[in-house]
Amino acid sequence: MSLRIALLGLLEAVGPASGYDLTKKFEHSLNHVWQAGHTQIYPELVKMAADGLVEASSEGVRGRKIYTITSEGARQLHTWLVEHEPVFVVRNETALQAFLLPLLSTEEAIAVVERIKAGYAARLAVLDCQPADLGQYALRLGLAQVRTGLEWAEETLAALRSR
Amino acid sequence: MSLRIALLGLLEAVGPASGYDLTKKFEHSLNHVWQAGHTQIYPELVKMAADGLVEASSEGVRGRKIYTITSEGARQLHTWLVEHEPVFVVRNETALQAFLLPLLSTEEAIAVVERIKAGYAARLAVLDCQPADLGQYALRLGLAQVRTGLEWAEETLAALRSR
DNA sequence: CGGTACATGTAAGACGTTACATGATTCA
DNA sequence: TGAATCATGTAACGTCTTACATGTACCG
Repeated sequence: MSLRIALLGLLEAVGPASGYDLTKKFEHSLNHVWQAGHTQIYPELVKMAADGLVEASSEGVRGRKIYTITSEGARQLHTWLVEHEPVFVVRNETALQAFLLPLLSTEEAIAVVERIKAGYAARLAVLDCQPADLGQYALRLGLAQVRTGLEWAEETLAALRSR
Repeated sequence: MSLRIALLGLLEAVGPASGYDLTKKFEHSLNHVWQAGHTQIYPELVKMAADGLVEASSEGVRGRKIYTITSEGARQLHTWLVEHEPVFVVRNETALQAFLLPLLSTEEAIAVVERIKAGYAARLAVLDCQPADLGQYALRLGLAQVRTGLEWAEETLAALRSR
């Protein structure tokens, strides 16, 4: 469902696009929100066309297919955006590592948290030089979450070191 | 992989347990880190036993089966905890909603962010009365992330209202 | 004796990843 | 002409959800 919404949202926001274009959008502007590769996107667009949510133009240069959102697609997107209830399904490998830190020695735990900290820092660097055109609100949320992770790593290192 | 790690970690931390016990742990102490229901946990334990990571005792009362982590299981758990590289795969429906907020009218966007804010507040209430025995570090991280989400909602509401 | 919690499972389908496969265009 | 990028797809496999299915023990 969410993949559909993301694709509809991009088509609504940036206008008609190919599967290839949409894949690039996922890599660059949507990557801190949702992830999908072309092997998931191409078949989904075909199904969405079958369901009347998008329309495919005839093939252009290099077999390029341009998809356009339909009014039914726009309607379903709007309904989802306005009515979707927030669900908190968390599946976070880093948090799992953090959960199990007490099973490690202090030295091992410090090394692990150092690595996590470096990961958050790298992530922050990526988000910091991200254009804030569409998705400005989500980018702020993403930045805040990553900074929180970085702070957690610093506090946890301090706690482990004073043990 | 991560489901295995979570199960091995619980068995290592709390000692031998049944699939039912582990399912309850997922519901109560691991729910802000990883999620899995009994329909995923029972078959996974069978596979893990086949792979020599856990051992099942003969059946107890009410068909209860107690699993114990093996030394090979403990070894693989330790290796993962120490060597796992952080990956940032984000698939966050709330962030997707936030990403697409600009497609809504100000009134609609405010209503959506109010709902998200209430969701974060409810989540915070759940985490706040969570025992911090095992998983103390992850709980701190979870709490910090939820508070950050709540702050983001408040700032975003302020920005939308002054528009 | 009836409801709740205990306790385990299977199966279908949706969703996501990785590997494989193909061909066109552009630019150095 | 060779490499990079554009552009699309399939198939196998793994993970996760939902629905179905069954039976035991305890407590009021």
